[in-house]
Amino acid sequence: MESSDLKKAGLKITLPRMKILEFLESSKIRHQSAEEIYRSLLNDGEEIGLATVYRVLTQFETAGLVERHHFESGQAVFELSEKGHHDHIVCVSCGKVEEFYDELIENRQREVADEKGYHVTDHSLTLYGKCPDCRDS
Amino acid sequence: MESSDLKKAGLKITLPRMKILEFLESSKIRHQSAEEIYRSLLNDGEEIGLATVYRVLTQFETAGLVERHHFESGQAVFELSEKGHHDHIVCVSCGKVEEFYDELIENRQREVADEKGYHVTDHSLTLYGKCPDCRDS
DNA sequence: ACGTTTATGATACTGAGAACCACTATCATT
DNA sequence: AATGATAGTGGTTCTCAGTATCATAAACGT
Repeated sequence: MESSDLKKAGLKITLPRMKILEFLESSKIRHQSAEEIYRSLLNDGEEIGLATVYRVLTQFETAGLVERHHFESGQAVFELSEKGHHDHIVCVSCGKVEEFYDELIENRQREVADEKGYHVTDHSLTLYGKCPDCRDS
Repeated sequence: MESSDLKKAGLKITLPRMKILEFLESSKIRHQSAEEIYRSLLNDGEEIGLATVYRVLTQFETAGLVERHHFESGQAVFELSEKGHHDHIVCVSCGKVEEFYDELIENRQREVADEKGYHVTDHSLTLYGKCPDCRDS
């Protein structure tokens, strides 16, 4: 399952790449930083270098296996791009990340860019707010 | 003009703060990094420290005089918040930044968040693409 | 003008991420 | 299955944006 994903992406099958992919696929947390992924793998008893984690995640991103997001935390977080495109809503209290997709917003973005003569290659939309659980705090 | 802005923001009137505000108000480039602002002030013959530029920009941001944006370049850029809210479209080739405001998108964002039970405090929407001048390159 | 308080700026520090490089693993070929 | 060319690994160093420290200097109420 995993190894075929790697081959499709034109990447050689190596232990670190397998481990990282497996970890991302099995983790309940969808959005994690390179450091967090690294720590988790170490805790799982894997021998892996931080540099490798950064390198592999960048390769995965280039291959389209993974998406990198820059929320306001400063450090990038990565998520498996198994789902289609979506945007994010981040809780400013607890840091929870939810995903959403809105056809109307997507289309309007393209229109706005077209009006200005731009050819959009990418966009990032992130909403920040308090999630239901954090509304009182 | 400028000093009253500072007083309103609850900030003491100091030379560095004046210089930075004046620079931002007179610069034709609306979106600049702390380092760029620092360099420009040095070139203008001002004596100012990089630490002060960072410090003052953060104070300005807190006071609402300035907005900080994290585009994909890695370093933050600052802009005077004289205009109302708006989003950005960034050229991936030349780095040019344009602004836009779309009522439809704004409203829809609020609706999407409401549906999920979030109270939105902020959002960031940035489109990336090629501007008309860079379409061929 | 004076003295307290706050700001400045040179420098050291931090933390995320990339670069380097000697060593190791992968895999096509034999 | 052994080989060797190629690509990957991981420890470490480096870079770069931004922050903390602290001795000095400027701001402003009295």
